[in-house]
Amino acid sequence: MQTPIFAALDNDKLQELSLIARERRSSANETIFWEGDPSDWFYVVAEGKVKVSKLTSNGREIILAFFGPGDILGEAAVFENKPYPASAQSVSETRLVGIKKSGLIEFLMKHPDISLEIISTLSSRLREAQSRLRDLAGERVEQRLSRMLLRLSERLGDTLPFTRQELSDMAGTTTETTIRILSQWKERGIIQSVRGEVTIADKVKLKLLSEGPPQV
Amino acid sequence: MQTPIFAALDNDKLQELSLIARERRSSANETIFWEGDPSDWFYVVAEGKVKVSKLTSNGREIILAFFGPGDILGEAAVFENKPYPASAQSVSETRLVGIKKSGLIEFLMKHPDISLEIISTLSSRLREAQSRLRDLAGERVEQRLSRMLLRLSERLGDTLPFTRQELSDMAGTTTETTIRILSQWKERGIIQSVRGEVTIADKVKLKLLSEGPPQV
DNA sequence: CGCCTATTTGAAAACCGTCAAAGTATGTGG
DNA sequence: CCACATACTTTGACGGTTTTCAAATAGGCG
Repeated sequence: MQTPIFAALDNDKLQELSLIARERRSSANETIFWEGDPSDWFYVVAEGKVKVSKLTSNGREIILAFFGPGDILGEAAVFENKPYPASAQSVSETRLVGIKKSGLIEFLMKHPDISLEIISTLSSRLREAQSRLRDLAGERVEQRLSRMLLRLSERLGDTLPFTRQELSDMAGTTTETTIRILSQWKERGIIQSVRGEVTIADKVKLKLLSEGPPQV
Repeated sequence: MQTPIFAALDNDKLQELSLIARERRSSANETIFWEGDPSDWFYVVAEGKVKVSKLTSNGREIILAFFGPGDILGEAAVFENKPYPASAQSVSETRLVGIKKSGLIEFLMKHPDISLEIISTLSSRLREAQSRLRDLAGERVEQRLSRMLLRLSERLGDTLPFTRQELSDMAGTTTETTIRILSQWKERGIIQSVRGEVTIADKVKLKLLSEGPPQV
């Protein structure tokens, strides 16, 4: 989801932004904010990788998204005067640009093109969330996993840097189930994998799987 | 989700909008657009009730949302140059205001306050979608159903005009399972129900259920 | 009254989560 | 450089929740 929201900014605008922005750094596995925290800041990822997640009632983690450079973070909270709806943690060494809520709104009133960029990003995320909703509500684990991998590969290429644990948390299943399915796929030559990494070897077969059980 | 996006409009703006807008009417159970249709129009619901849904690979319907007067429709498509990501059907007699994609963007460039309204609406929907994702990925059917009912009651009051079928499609389960759980709740005095309608009778107990299994 | 849709109940089976235990990379400190 | 700790991966067995299939009942509308 490389969405360089502020790519369109010329130097004047950057200058203007710098007045209301502040840099924040965080090392690997540090929490940027918790679900429920008051939400004064809106962030743009400058460098690194951030995981956004929620917890279930019995303590399992559900990963909503991974964000990288150019992605925005904390928008839902800032535009609604509500606490952050999810937690964010840096996965690797990360550099963020933080913008105060109030300043951001003023800035956007003056720069409608940036607003449109944000609308576009939010639309895209909403679309993705809805697609995942459909999957979680109606598909089997095997299909959910295959769709997940395919969706991830659109953005990240065929080699996906995630552990089974993370894949499970994204697909809404358990590590054991994920391992069982991936093992099967490895035998069938659909994927390859090393520790902490899965590589899609046969995208065609994976697509077939994602479309449902062998109807017939 | 009564979000009167265009409530802030004064007469001048309304006049301006009327140049790029067109009214569209549709009677009950008519399709407004299908998932995958090219998306030239953005809609605001003026009157009636609209159901937005997606189909699973084995033909089950997943209801993403019901929209009423003031709600916007088709935004994800219009701001992204992609086909509609879900289908929309009128549930009752409905009146819509349709706005052409191109015209809308121009309009928003001139009225940044409306853009902010839209951002706020999208944020709120994204928040809801993510919360549902969490539920679907990590909670039992009983908890999903109770959360669903509670969420719906925030917007619609304690009497919810939905069939078991629709509730199932929203909670991502089957009609039979929903019936079994609701029957249980009825016995326990948590809800009442008549054909096509469920009334929450004991919100406190329902909230307890939504928070997970009786820990301990 | 008759038809269509919504609701209900039962029984069997499938899918997947849970628990337990062991094997295997990776990195750290001695 | 080795030993150890840690995190990731793997496998097996069991059980529970939920789906599936089948059939019956009940409510509402023409």
